[in-house]
Amino acid sequence: MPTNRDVLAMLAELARLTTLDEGSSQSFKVRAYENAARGIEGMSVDVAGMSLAELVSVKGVGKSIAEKIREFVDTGTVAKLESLRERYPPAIVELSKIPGLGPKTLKLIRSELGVENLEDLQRAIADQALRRLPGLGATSEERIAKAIERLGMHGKDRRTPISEALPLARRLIEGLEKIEGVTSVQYCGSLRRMSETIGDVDITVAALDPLPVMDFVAGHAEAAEVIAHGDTKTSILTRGGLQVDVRVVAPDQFGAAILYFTGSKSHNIELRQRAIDKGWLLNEYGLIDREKEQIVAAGSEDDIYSALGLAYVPPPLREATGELAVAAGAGFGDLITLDAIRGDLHYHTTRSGDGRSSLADMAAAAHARGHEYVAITDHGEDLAINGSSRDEMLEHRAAISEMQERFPNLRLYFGCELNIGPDGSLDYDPDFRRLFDFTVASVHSHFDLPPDQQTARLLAAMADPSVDAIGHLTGRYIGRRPGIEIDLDAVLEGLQTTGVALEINGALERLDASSEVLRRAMGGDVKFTISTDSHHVSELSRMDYGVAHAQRGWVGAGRVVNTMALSEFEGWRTRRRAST
DNA sequence: GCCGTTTTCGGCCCGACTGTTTTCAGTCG
Repeated sequence: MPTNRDVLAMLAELARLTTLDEGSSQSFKVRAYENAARGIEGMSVDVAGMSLAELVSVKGVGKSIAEKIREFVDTGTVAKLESLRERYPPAIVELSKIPGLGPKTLKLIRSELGVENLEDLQRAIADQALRRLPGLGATSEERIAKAIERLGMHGKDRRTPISEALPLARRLIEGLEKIEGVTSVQYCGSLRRMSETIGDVDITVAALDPLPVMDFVAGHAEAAEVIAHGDTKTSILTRGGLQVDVRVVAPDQFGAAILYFTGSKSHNIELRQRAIDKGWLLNEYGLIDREKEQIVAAGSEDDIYSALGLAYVPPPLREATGELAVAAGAGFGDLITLDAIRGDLHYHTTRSGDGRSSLADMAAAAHARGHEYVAITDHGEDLAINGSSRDEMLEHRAAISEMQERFPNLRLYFGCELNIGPDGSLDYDPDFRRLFDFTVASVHSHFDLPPDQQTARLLAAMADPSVDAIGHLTGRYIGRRPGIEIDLDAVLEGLQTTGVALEINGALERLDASSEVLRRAMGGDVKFTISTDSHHVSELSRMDYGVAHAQRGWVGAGRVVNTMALSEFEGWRTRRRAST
């Protein structure tokens, strides 16, 4: 039976293909699919078990979508979706992901130039055919050419953003865990190491009988093609063109298997070398003493590291960049972990145009997660559409302090996500900005300014006494938009001297600042926040990703502001503001 | 395709930006 996640994936694909069909993401049909998904997103009951009448009562779900959901549950497919897939094959969907190439232009080049895939498009660009089409010109043609180049869409080195790969892996795992006889499931590879982009998805399953697992994978709705279907390994290609390998091992070898399949390759080589030094052999079946013909460790990764005289190495660190030396010595005692997090400092409500859960729901969600404090940082007035006027913000402040009474154990801060203008200017005026308990300032536009101007606008923003943190540093969307170019040294120095914290944004599309930047920043004395940038109650789990990503940047808990106890945090903020 | 009615049709968030134009179309958020 499909899970809610499966239904959401189906609706998302309907929305995506309908966008191409209707020529606009603002088509009312597309928005209806998205609204329906939104309605289902927050539900805790399984929609698969709901009747037509019950489905229609879900907000955003009408007769037509309810019928599609029933069709999906009963038959495993939706006729409407199938016909869309025929007209918009994966190669066309791929093209639609190129920035600057919207559905209208895609339709045009398809009908006028016969472009059906990336190769056709590149040929058309080489022939300068795009610039001859109505509404396009040389600039547009060059922009699209550059976008293709930046996406690295050439040939087989195509990588999938983690924001696509991880939800897919989780959907598969939900199903795998339900198979009888399966004791553990873990996604491995670069996905588990929290790489920004993923080549293929590796999933390791512990089960005594591999057969039902193999059959489940080969017959999965996500499988567009079965590449391999063996006794213990099955590989499929999804409709999105992503390869998924699922391997089954015996439960008592699970630790060795996930260690091996998680990699990285060079981390494994170093581990194996240590095993050899001790006269042992390390492979995917275990750590083995060959002479005595004994298994030293195999069941858990912890056991294997421990037998090798090493502290457990969290997966995001396994890149052979010095982690084994630390694991053999002092260990990773200060490394940030999820249980050290006490609050969330970038958090939206429906006060923001793009927020999808109410203040009450967002506060309840933070409380349920065990947070001690949360900064409600809805968008400032400068962000078109999504921002709030002064009056709206003042009303919001009153609403927050009223809400505070309902949550005695959760401190709610009146905050703001300020918008950094092209010249570093911020929303409202200095007096008004002082009203906020906590602010995060972020870049949302003008991504193409030269690096010195980008650096200058960031430095100007952090020099403002009302700014407490810089949000999603570069504004990148992994795999879609590269983000602004900056002079990193200058920015890190600015953060250090002003004491403004650098946000680690846990949204999988962002994971901004990058782990390279974080590691550089750890070299100095920069403070961090790890935030979810939640716009919906379902997004609080981004904290898990934010922390894992921070680990990849070797971020220490002592440097993360939202590990502080409430009073300590308030002291930090007061001192910081006084010093600017 | 959904919703809510002055209840079975008309409205649905819409402004900034860019590149193409001559008053606008397409993309993005």
